[in-house]
Amino acid sequence: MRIPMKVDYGVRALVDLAGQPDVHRPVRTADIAGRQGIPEPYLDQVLTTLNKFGLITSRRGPQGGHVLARAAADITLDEVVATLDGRNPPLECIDDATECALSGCCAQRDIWRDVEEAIHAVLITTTIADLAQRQQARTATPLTFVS
Amino acid sequence: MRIPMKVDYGVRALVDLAGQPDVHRPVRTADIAGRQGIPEPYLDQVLTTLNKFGLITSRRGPQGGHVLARAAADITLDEVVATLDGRNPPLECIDDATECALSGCCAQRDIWRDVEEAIHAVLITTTIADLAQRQQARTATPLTFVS
DNA sequence: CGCATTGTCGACTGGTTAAGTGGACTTTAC
DNA sequence: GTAAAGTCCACTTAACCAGTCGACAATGCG
Repeated sequence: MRIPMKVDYGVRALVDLAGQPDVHRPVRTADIAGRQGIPEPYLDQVLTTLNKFGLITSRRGPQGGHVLARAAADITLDEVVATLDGRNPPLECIDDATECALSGCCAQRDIWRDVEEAIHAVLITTTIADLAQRQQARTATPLTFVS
Repeated sequence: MRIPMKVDYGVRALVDLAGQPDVHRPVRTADIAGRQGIPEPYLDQVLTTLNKFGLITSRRGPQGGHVLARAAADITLDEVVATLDGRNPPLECIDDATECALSGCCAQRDIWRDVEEAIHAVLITTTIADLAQRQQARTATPLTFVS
């Protein structure tokens, strides 16, 4: 029932990329890590897998870095989770009905599946662009209303 | 994004108790473990915490065992999850806003909270009695339609 | 009272996740 | 062509989870 750090970091990084003024200029790992407060070597690994699965494209060498491979509006959170969390069902028996068969096709399998679908529903309707937009709206008007 | 085994085992055990013909007769750990296909020593720990938090009452000695402490219809899945999963939020920053404050109150916190609430909504509307009822309805008509 | 039965508690093991470290490889700039 | 800037990749460490085992405590029965 816990969201892996990988996923949180990956989403944060993608939102960071989407929020860049020039979307085509590569952003370095260290910059993202600094802005988002993520341990850099770990973010390194996360970005590598995001690159491997085609969510971002990375270039090495000077002026290298990472850019979004697609439009931010085309990247759903669900896809990010599936990429980084390795498409695990919340419980083995949900996809693999062999275990449950013994105890008479248990009733709670339905419930866990409901939970899974509820999560899915939230994640599939949210894109990186949505988050980036919210983020900007929030940082644009910081404390103006308070004082 | 995974449901801990503890939780699944705990729910299974509670449903098992709710499905007993005489609800007041204690059921031994070994019996539940055998019926539900749960490693007995581990189920032991789970039942101990369920007892400690008042979801079941346990009696030792001969003719000892476990019984539901309340009516099955009063025990929501949400409560079971909270008890066994130690009331962890899916991500630290959701309850603890100190971390996120630096990166400008990140937008994805809302999303993770939405996910949490979606899960909550499913779990709070389901009781052990619901599951036990489904279970009985399912085992009552086992393979009659097949042959 | 003594003993068998059964729950309770703590230490221990193996696997997975979150990180940190160091080095290889690639591209750009000079 | 060489050096520096950057990603990529393999190995190690610490913490946590799932599961096991053995000692202890309470209860009931003869």
